[in-house]
Amino acid sequence: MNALEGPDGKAPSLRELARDVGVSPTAVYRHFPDKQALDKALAREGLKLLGSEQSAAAKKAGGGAAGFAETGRTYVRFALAHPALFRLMFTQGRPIEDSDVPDEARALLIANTRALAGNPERAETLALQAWSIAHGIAMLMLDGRIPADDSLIERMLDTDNLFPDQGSSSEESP
Amino acid sequence: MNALEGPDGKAPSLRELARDVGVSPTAVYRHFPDKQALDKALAREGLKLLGSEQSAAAKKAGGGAAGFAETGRTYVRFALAHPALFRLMFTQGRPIEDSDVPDEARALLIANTRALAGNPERAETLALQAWSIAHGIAMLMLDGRIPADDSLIERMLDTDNLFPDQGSSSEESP
DNA sequence: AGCTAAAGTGAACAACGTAAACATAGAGAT
DNA sequence: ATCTCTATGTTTACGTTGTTCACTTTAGCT
Repeated sequence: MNALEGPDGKAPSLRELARDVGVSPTAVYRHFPDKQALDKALAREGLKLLGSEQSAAAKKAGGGAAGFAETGRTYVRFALAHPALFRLMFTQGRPIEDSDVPDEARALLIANTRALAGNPERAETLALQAWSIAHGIAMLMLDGRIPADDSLIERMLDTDNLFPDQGSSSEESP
Repeated sequence: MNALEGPDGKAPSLRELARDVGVSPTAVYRHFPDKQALDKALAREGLKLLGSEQSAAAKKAGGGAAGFAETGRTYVRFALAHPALFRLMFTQGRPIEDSDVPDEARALLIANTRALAGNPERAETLALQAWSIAHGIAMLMLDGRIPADDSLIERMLDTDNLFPDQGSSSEESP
């Protein structure tokens, strides 16, 4: 994991990863057919970690719209905390097959948007929009286009602000 | 430009670019200090092109909220049309300095959000949110996480849907 | 023509992903 | 205890990449 940490956000080389583990570069090929497969495996770990962090955050925020907003903020914070890993998770040549991904994150997203939007088609659009905003913020911050400021994350991912018609803070106190 | 086109979305190597121009790899170093500088120059070209396409699209749509929505769709379509170039434009090690960028796109974005939101602070947040959505959609589609479907772009970047409080379609027929 | 500055060249280096041939260690069966 | 098979490792080597260095070529000016 060493080569994947650090704030540099640079993609780790196969040889560097092998060095970290204390093994020759070609030994990797006993376990993975090629570098892309290695990356895929690492990406899967990352997705699992992100998913668990997100559901923990949602739970802590008490679920509902507030919890939904927290999953978004957690997404962005995760990207900033693990730049290289985050890039690896999404910048793969071809997407990870659905079956490969224990996608806690996606399930959470769908459940949340179903709850927020009445109409199921609207819910799907809402899900993709929510994902896109979080992903866009994450990417723009990683690439230095937008200040990687925690308060900015807060402000941009404010559900009351973003989806004012979907009724959010009102459901906590019925 | 040859190595930057094509649907593969792969980053072009310095040597490949040199080959395309019909020159030895080291000749490049007479014009750019290193590969990053070359990339930066190409990125600048890309940003200029994107900006002009966006303002053309906004004009054709008749300006206003409809024009704003079009700039977003144009952003995403540009990314899909020039995957490698688009990645180059944003995935640079360090961001392009503001002074370097003749940022027609950014100016357009700010003007548009100023017009949509009354409050200037709200306008800035709105601008960043709009950019993030468009960028997120573009990235997720480029990475195959979301179907690169034109009608989906349309649906996700529908301002009436996205920012219902900011009053959009009503200003066309006063 | 001759000088100078700009632009291009080829050879070489370290690092990368990967392939091929060979080595070793441990488990199970005899 | 030995033999054998399989899993895992190593060394060496190839082609590609970004980059440096020492040269050569080209173009423009006087």
